[in-house]
Amino acid sequence: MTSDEQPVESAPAAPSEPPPYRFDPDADAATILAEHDGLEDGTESGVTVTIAGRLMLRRGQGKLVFGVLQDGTGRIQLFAPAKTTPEFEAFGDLNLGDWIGVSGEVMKTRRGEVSVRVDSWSRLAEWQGTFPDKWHGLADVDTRYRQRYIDLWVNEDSRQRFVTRSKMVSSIRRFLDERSFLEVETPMLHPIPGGAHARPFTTHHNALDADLYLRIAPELYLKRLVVGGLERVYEIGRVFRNEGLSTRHNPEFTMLELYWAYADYTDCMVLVEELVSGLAVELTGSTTVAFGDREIDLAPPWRRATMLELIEEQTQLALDLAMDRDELAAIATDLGVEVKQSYGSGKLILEIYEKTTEAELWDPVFVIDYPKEVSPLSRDHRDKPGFTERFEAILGGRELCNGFTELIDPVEQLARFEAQSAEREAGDAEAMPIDHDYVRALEHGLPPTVGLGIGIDRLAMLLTGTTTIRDVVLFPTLRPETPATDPEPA
RNA sequence: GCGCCUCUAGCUCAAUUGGCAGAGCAUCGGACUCUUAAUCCGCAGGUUCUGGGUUCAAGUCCCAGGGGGCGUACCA
Repeated sequence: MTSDEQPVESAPAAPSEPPPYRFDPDADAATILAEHDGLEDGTESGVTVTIAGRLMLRRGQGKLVFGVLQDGTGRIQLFAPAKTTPEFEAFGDLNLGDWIGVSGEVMKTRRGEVSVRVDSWSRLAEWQGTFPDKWHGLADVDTRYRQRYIDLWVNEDSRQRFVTRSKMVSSIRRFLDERSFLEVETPMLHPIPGGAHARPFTTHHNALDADLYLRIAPELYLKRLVVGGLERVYEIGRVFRNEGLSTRHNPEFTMLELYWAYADYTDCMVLVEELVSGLAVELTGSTTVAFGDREIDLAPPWRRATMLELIEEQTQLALDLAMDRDELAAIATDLGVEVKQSYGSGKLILEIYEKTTEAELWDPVFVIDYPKEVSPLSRDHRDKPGFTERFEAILGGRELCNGFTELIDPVEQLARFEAQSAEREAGDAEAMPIDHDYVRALEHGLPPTVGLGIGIDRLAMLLTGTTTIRDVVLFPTLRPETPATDPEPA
């Protein structure tokens, strides 16, 4: 790296004092620009401000230096004449990227740009090495992800995406809090991984001498809390799945799960519509969001359609659970699905749906009524045998959320777990193991409840028009730069 | 895991058919009191990802490895 080649003595000599221990900005770039827009060209405002940020550009002009300072709100020009700027030489020697604090009078240059005259200044931190191209910025994606702190300064749209994501999360909390949902925290270390169909990361607790798993979903703990009388709960937190990476998958990602007693999946779909369209209006000003090279209209109500209806629309194939299993398997094979012996009719229908239909669904649609075979935690459909009251919202061909009226019968739940366990024995590493403790909780009574899981990262992608998850995760999972060395346990 | 693409100065990118490795910005030195990606003059900056091979000659072609991207598989 360049830091090796930059001996300390080459750094600007002054200001000679070490950086201050604290600094008190009383203004920011955006506010100053807004408040002094009406100032006449070439005049001073009489207002003195103190600001801090990084020096992003510098234009030397002999006995006058212009700088551009960027803070969290934007950029503002610094005006530094040799006559009045303390340690003028040193100011001109600052590295691009250095953090500086500046106090001075707000003024407007003769050319009409609101600026802060540098009446006093100090360097708060140094940027060692050279700064990325001031015009082209930083394009190398590896560097952008590994050294996100550079990306955030140099690529304004990147910074803006993360600000939007953060606002989105706090807005979700407000939305749920207003509806009397209680935010809780449940374990991330699970003795039995459950609540989703995924491979877990495994770890070990030394004192307990027990293997534990990083959670793949908080679902089963949150429903235990509903059993405990917390009638509306939610958790926003990281979950971990030991699976491949892609533009839509990061091994650790953020999930919102909520559980709502006395409500069913029709209630929950309304909640999702309100939440997502409301966020769009709040964060983008419109219910229409750009995604890829197309737009998605998020205005409710969203279409509801059963999985079978959607398959038929897409393929003209009228499928049904009652069909002969081998016939379904033949259709699936024709469509290019890799059919396994263990697949029943329900699993085959899901596979056919995912192969042919899901990616084609652009406008928001709630896909409802999933086969029981692939929904081990969902309650049987009240009218349609073999199906469950489950929905997923699909937007832009991607799954945004998954929810269902919860299975509350402990006997049935145990039977579903046992079926999962059989699949596990048959080689499906993602099938759920039996969680007897969860069954025990159900034996104490889970009231009629609906549950929902929303991928926060994917929601952020949707609302920022981003097509890769790595652009909405601050530090996406990457291959380690140096071979990992096992830390010695103490 | 598989397939395709890619890797050149700190950053962004060139380099014709295999024929002397270049530019802009940044850095460094100099000029300049109203610039806006300031401008002008100058200096310096390279294991062309790594290792092998073909060739009179390799950034360019071939093989192996590494990093990255995309697609695919996996991810109900």
